[in-house]
Parts: sequence; C-alpha cells; structure tokens
Amino acid sequence: MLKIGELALKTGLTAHTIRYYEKNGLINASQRSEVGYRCYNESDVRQAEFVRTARRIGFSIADVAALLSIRVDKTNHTCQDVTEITQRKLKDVSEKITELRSMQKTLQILLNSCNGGPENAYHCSIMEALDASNSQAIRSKA
Amino acid sequence: MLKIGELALKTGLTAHTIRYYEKNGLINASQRSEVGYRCYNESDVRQAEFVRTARRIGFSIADVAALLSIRVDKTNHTCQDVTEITQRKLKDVSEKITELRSMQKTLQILLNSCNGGPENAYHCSIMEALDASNSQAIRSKA
DNA sequence: GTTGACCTTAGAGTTTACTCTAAGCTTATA
DNA sequence: TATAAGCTTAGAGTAAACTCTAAGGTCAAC
Repeated sequence: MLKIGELALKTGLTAHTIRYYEKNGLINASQRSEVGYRCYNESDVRQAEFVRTARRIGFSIADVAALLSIRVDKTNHTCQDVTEITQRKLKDVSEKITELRSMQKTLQILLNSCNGGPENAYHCSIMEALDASNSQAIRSKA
Repeated sequence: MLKIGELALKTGLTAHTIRYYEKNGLINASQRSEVGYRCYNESDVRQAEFVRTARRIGFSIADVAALLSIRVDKTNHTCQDVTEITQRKLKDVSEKITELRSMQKTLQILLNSCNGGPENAYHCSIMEALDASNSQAIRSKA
C-alpha cells in the first residue's frame, strides 16, 4: 500500500495533482490509514497509471473519465465506445494541427519578407503586412 | 466616426471583445460622443484591423501589445524587434505542432489496433494499450 | 410615448488543468 | 526531543482570452 507521495513518485504526477484527479473521479484510494492518509493498493496504482498514460496521449480529464467508466465495466461496453472517444480526440488534434500549420505558414512568410536587421521599422514588411487590413495581403506574399 | 457596434461589424470582433481589448490597451476610441459613446475614427479602425489581423495569425494579446508599441513609434524600433516577436511565436507554434503530431500518431496507432466493432470491450486493444503502464507499449505497436 | 436596439459601467463567470496556501496533525530521523 | 518531511482539508489563485450580466441611459421608428 502506497501513500500519496509514493504514488506520486511512481506515476510522475504530483500529490496535488493526484488529489485533484481524485476530486474529478479519476483516481481513488481504496483505503485510508488509521490517521486518514490515503492508501493505494495495486489496483489503484494501475488505475493511476492508466490515467497518466491517457492524459499523456492527450485525452482530456472528461475523456479519461469516460474511458475509466468503460474500463471498470468492460463487458457492458463495446470497442465502438472506445474508438468513438479516440476518434473524436484524433479529430480535435488534427483540426488543431491544421489551424497551427496555417499560422506557422503565415509566420514563416512574414519572416521571409523581412531581413530582421537593425534598420528602423518604418518600412518593415511584417508591419506593413499586418497593417494591410485585408489579411489576404499576407497570403499573397507566399 | 463609428460606434462600437459598427466597428464590431467592420472587424468581425464583438463589442464585448472590443471593450476587452480596450482594457488591455489594444484598441482605443479617440473620442466619445456627448453621451459617452465610443467614437472610432479612421486611424482607430486601422488599429483595430491591425489587432484583428495579428490575433488571427496567432499572436497573443501581449504580442499584439508589443507590436502596437512598435507600430506607434516605428522610428525608434527596428525590424529586428519585429522579427524577434515573430520568431518567438513561430517557435511556439512549431513546438505545439510537434507535440500534437505525436498525439495524433499515437491516437492513429490506437485506432489501427482496434476494429471498433460492437463486441464488448473486454479484449479491446486500445484499453489494453492504455493499461500497459509502460506507454512504450503504445509506441512499439507502430 | 413606447417599444426595441444600442450604448455605458463594473464586475462576475467560463474553460481546462492544475498549482498553491494555510492551518494543523503525523511520522521518521538525529 | 526537536526538527523536518509528509500527510490532511477547504478553498483560493493562475493562465489566456474572452463572454456574459445587471442596472441603467440613449436613440430611431411607429
């Protein structure tokens, strides 16, 4: 039986985070010591590791909660339930990447248009591009 | 001279957001009407459009504030000042993309490993992968 | 003259995921 | 035995960028 600090060490979470996850139903200590310390058994530890793994992959706390509810009752859930959550997350991530790629491209175009030298910014092409009320002006510089 | 609702229409921001930006020093109304309504002249509008453009590209409010302080005093700032902000942002965006790509890859691997069918989740390979305390298990499924 | 749309302010609420604090009890070490 | 490290709780603070609310004044149209 581990105490919270030991679980923290084992999982790489902090004790604070573990308590926070507990409040959110992700991790629980199946026992308390006589003086009220949280005690984690092997099954608790495995669950904590599941949570940590899922969070690292990028699942939100709500996603992890959903995955856990499947995990504790696998026979009444299907692979489809699991893939739905995973697919939704993949879609979110992919959309975010698309958005960031567009930003990245624009920023790169801006940087290419300016030498970044010590001359004053009066004719800085980045400033000019941002000032073009029509952000099309930025795209057309590709 | 535009009122706030008109500026909102013109820029695609909401009146709420414009007031919020004002509080943060990004947009200002150089005049008020007799009864206290904000009045935006052409220069105010151009600044609001600069802000909107910069925000769309992904600059934070703090970044935009920095860019604006260059914009109002171009002769005392250099192209280098501008490119530094832009480069920092590009670095942030690129790092975020790298992180998201890794998530995307992992999620795709998980999905490839499971048919997502209506059978119960008892042997769901996504759940198994998440349960492998060593998230290496996920990577090795590539 | 009365709707309804628009404007004002200060300030609270939202989202996500922590992160930290205070006040106090427990346990291990020197 | 004293000190430090670790545990408890409730609750506040952080970050970023809005978003909304309440209570009230203004303006154009019917």
